[in-house]
Amino acid sequence: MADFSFELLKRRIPKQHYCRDPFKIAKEELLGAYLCSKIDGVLTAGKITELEVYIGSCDKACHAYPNKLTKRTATMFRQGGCAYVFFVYGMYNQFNVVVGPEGQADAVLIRALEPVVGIKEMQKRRQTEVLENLTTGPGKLCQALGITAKAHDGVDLSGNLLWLSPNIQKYEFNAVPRVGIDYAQEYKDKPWRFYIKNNSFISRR
DNA sequence: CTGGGGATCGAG
DNA sequence: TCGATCCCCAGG
Repeated sequence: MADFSFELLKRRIPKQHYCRDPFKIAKEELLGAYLCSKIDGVLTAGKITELEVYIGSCDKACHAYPNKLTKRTATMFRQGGCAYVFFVYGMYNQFNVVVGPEGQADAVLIRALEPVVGIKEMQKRRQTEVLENLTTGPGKLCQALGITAKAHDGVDLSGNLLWLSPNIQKYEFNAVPRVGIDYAQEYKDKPWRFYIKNNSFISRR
């Protein structure tokens, strides 16, 4: 946070960076990067503190396993650098960053942010004042930034509607099992959830 | 802990 | 066509 500046949010993570190894992208590029939205002229942004990696070819927790192309999963097969947003549980949206080359259905689910810009607007959208409750969950952060499957699935993340600005330092992180995937058999305990150490903006307490 | 809420997709 | 299930959250 100390290094944050509004100038930074004008930058974009370069497109070619999204085609590297999904785990490298998640840990080195996406942790600490800034997720930004500008909706009806209102800028909101948060620093990514927690995320999970999903691999379409082998990972039983992934919507696209085993490389299953459906209407819903189609965006995951696109070239890295666009958003995969889906609607769940009748009322929530979840935001993922599509990674890897075209044809490879890998994605990084963003699970928590540290609110940075547009906090007033986030409080209004979330109907709460409490900072720690604005963006500490995949459904919450979509609500806070105004992200919906309808409006944002497939959106290019180097554009001006919904985008990612690069991190400006490396963060130490923990690696633990992912949330809510009890059905994924041998993949349910893989430590593919990563979160920044010593940051209080983390999902699930 | 409980239950809401709607899309998804595979079974029949 | 139907319905169990789903990468969740607010409230009690």
